[in-house]
Amino acid sequence: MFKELDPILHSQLRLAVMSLLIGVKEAEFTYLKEKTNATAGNLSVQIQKLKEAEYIEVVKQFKDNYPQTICKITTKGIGAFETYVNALQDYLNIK
Amino acid sequence: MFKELDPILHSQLRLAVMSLLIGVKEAEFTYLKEKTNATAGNLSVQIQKLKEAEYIEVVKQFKDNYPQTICKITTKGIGAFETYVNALQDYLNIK
DNA sequence: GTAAAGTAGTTTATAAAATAAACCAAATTA
DNA sequence: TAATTTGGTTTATTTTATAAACTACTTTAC
Repeated sequence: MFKELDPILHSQLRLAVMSLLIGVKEAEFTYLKEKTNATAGNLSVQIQKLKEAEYIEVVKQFKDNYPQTICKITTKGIGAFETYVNALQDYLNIK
Repeated sequence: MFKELDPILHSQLRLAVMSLLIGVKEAEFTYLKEKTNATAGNLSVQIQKLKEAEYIEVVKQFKDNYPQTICKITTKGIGAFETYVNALQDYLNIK
């Protein structure tokens, strides 16, 4: 009846980040921060968790003298997201 | 863009309980435990939280000599569930 | 009738997660 | 050159989720 909900994705901020990345395929830390209204600290932690899970790739570089963190969803991440959305259907009574 | 996800509902077990209660309108503790595969302890705690939030009503009585806990969703609970489901759409990219 | 096992939970303790606050390093602006 | 801003990270605190232990019976088996 109720499938397990991937705990990595069942988090408001991480889910929002994944949702954004699915759309754009690549995004800056600052962009994600703005779109999600998260604090930088929280976002930093959650991005690391998504990276550890290999749901996203993170590249750190410099742009116009400032550090820049770029995030990109992985194939694994896309799959996990789809599985999560699917599992959720059971909970939402979307028949 | 991303609405707040009600933290009371954004929990796997509490969401499952609410999902079940929306369907049947009234259910025993043991039924919920069986359907959700939760441990009794976990379920007990989560039911109390739903009750404190006034998303469900809980009646304790005896049936065939044994204690029986009956849960019933409230109007407030139904509203909260619908709001939650709605908010989630943004995160799931269901266009 | 009493010991063992089962029912239906609750309470307490522990682990994991989310969040906020503090901090760091460098760049910019005044 | 001091203050402020950018773009973060790290650490500490609070909140959640979960598991383990416990309570209060009832039923079954001897």
